[in-house]
Parts: sequence; structure tokens; C-alpha cells
Amino acid sequence: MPHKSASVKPIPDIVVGRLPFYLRTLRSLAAEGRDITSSLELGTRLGLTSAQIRKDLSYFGEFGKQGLGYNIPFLVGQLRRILKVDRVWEVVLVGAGDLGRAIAHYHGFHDRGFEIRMVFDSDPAKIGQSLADFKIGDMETMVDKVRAAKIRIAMLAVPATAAQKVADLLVKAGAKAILNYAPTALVVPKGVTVQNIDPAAHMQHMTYYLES
Amino acid sequence: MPHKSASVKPIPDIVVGRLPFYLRTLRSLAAEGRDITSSLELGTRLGLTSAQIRKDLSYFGEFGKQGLGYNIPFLVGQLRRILKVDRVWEVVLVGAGDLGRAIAHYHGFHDRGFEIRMVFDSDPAKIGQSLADFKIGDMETMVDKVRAAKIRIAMLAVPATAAQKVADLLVKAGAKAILNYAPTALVVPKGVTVQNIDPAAHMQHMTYYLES
DNA sequence: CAGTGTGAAGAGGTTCACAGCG
DNA sequence: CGCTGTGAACCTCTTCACACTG
Repeated sequence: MPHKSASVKPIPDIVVGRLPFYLRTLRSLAAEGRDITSSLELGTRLGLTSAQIRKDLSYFGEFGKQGLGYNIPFLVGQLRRILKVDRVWEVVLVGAGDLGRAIAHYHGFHDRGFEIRMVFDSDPAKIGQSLADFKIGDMETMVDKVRAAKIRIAMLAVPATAAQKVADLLVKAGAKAILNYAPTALVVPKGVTVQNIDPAAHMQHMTYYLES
Repeated sequence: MPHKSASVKPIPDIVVGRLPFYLRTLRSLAAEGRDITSSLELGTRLGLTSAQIRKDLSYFGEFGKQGLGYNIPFLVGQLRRILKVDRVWEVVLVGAGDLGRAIAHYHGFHDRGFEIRMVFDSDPAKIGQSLADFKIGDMETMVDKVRAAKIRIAMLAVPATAAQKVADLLVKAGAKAILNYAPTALVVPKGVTVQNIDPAAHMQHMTYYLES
């Protein structure tokens, strides 16, 4: 029987997934000029219970003051550290269609820790053209350029039919996180994280609850 | 947002949320010319266990044949019926910035049960302009026009600062489902469903797992 | 005999409730 | 007194395992 390693309680992924929303809400409170909040107020704003907020935060430390609440700038700093967005990550975008262009023009990423630094597409008509501040590169040189720049985060905005092939290339280029906008599931090696964005799936989730 | 009912055991919201992905995968299999599949194959494609697939489907009926598997066209039809996307829903889009324009140009919604029929914006410079097949309408007439058309689904692509006000108007117009692209939580009355899309939150979820 | 459907067991996540501290 | 942090209880979801069937 192999020995079990000392049980280090891992933090549930579902908890990690809520932290960006806590951070988002706290920054919104800060923008309103607030300095202190409580688990109750945060929960109300987020549609969660105060107990859940406290329990989630307690996985990472003791950030509040009993009887008082949470200092907003301090908690923002802690969450940015925990989520590793107390820096700006360089990102590669693959796909320069309508969606890719909208992503490239979106200015909301920088403030939350991300900056697109390269854009690639396979369409010869697009290669060499300008998009936002970038020149669209070709797929043949993509792997080398991404690897050379040590970029580890990718956004994938190509058709579903091409998504897996491009994902394989991104992994080869050293990507460790892929935000997948293509409506298809990606297979990636262990150690690579994928998050999917599928608006139509969300829509279909909602129609279930509609009266016909 | 689980919908409660006193008499019948409600189907878990998390199960409903997976159905669109089952449907998506089944249609992809159908497009490959396949006619039969199994819970094992579906699970592999989706990164889920076969038991989960079977259990989820069993909430809605007995769709498979023991020893054989699932008939793909039949199961596609059942899922479309369950999710109420065996029809095309009319949708109103509010917000004609970069994101709104990308959404309006995206052709992937129709095939999955949705068709944008109206677009509105508050920017006088945009009102009256054309976007895809539509003329951008003003916010003042939005409520009446949406109500008159009996549209119950909205996509919200306005800045976070305006999102709640617009959501209130949409509810007043009779919206029962809102796909919220703004990075802020919406407060809506019971009976209205909201689904949120926040790519930056997904990105921050992934950075947690990256080595610094 | 391959693969579904499903109770039961097991894991995992949420809420409770209260000690403890500012 | 107000609000956090946290074991314990509770509840929900997932996985197991097997009877059953085409």
C-alpha cells in the first residue's frame, strides 16, 4: 500500500470561480468611494448568502475584522494576489473574424489583468492587415512567436471545425490557459486549463424556464 | 437560479445547464453522419462520466435502448423539445457598441433557436444607423416596441454603469430572459432569468492555476 | 453481452449557529 | 453589540454497481 501524502485540503474549483465576481463587486464598491463592506452586503450584491462569502474567503485567510467587516482596498489586493492578477498577463488571440475583432477592440480586459499582444488568423485575406494595434500574423509562424514571447494565455475565436487543431498548436506553443469561444469541447493535456464561452448555450438554458 | 415548485420534484438547474452541451455534441455527431451513440461516447466528448449523462437524461424520460445506446436524431429532437428550442425565439439586442455589433453579425444563434429582431442603443450618433439587417432604435421607444412584438428574450451589451437601468426597462417591456454581457450583477424580479457572460472572470479563474 | 436506467452510497458544497473578537 | 471565522449539520450532486433488456 502506498503512503498517502499529508492531506492538503485543496480549494474547490467552484470557490475559485466565484472569486473574480467578488473582486469585480469590491472594485465597484471602491469606485463608489466605499472603504468598508460586510459579507452581508457583498452577498446581497452578488445574490449569495453571507455565509458563503465568509466561508469562501476563509479558505485563503482571515481578511475581515470581527464586528467591523472587510476593508475593501485590502481585500481587493488580497484577491488580486490570490487570482494572480496583481500583474498584467500577455495574451494571444487566434481568430480575426467578427468575434476576434470585437475581442481585440474590447478595452475591459486590461483593467482586470490581461493585455492582448498578438493576433493570428489562417485567412490569407486577413494576414498582414491591421487589427486594433496589431498586425494579424499567419498560423505558420504562430507557434514560434507565442513560444518566443513566453505567452501562456490564449483566446480562441475560430470556427468550431478548426478549434481543436488550433488548440493543439497553442499547447505546443506553451499555452497553459485557453479561453475557448468556439462552440466545441477541447481536449487538452493535464496542466492546461480551458474555460468555455458559449452564449447560445446560456440562451438555451434560459428557454427551458420560459413558458412556451 | 433554481425554480421551485411545491408539488413536483424540480429538475436541478445544474442538469438543465448541461443539456445545451449534450445537444451541441449530438448535433456535431449527427453532422459527422452518425446515427447512434452511447453515454460513454458522449461523456468522453464532453469530459463527463457516462453515469452522469445517463442520470441527467433519466430526469426527462427513457431515451436510450439497453444494449444499444441512443438514437442521435431522436435524442436531438427530445432535447430541442425539452429546452424549447424546437422553434426560433425572437430576441432584442440592447447596445450597439463593438460587442453589440459583433453579436448582431454572429450567425451562430439562428441554428440554435434564436434570431435577433431588434437592436437599440442610447447613443444619438448610432440611432437610425443600420446594423446587420436592422435600423438601430432609440431607448425611448424600446419598451413599447419590445412589448408590442411580444419579445421575451433580451441580450444586454451596454456598459456596466447602464446595465441595471436597461434591465429594468427590459423587464418593464416584458422580458423574461436576459443574457447579460455587462460585468455587473443584475437584480430582476422573480420569474425573470438572467445568465451572465464575463470573459474576464473566466480569465481570472484560469490565472489562479497558472504558475507565476 | 453491451449499454441503459436507477436506487444507494459517497463526495462535495452550502447553510447553520455560535464562539470569539474588535 | 456587530460581524467574522468555522466546525457540524444539512443538502445536493456525482458516482457506483447491478438488474434488466434489446
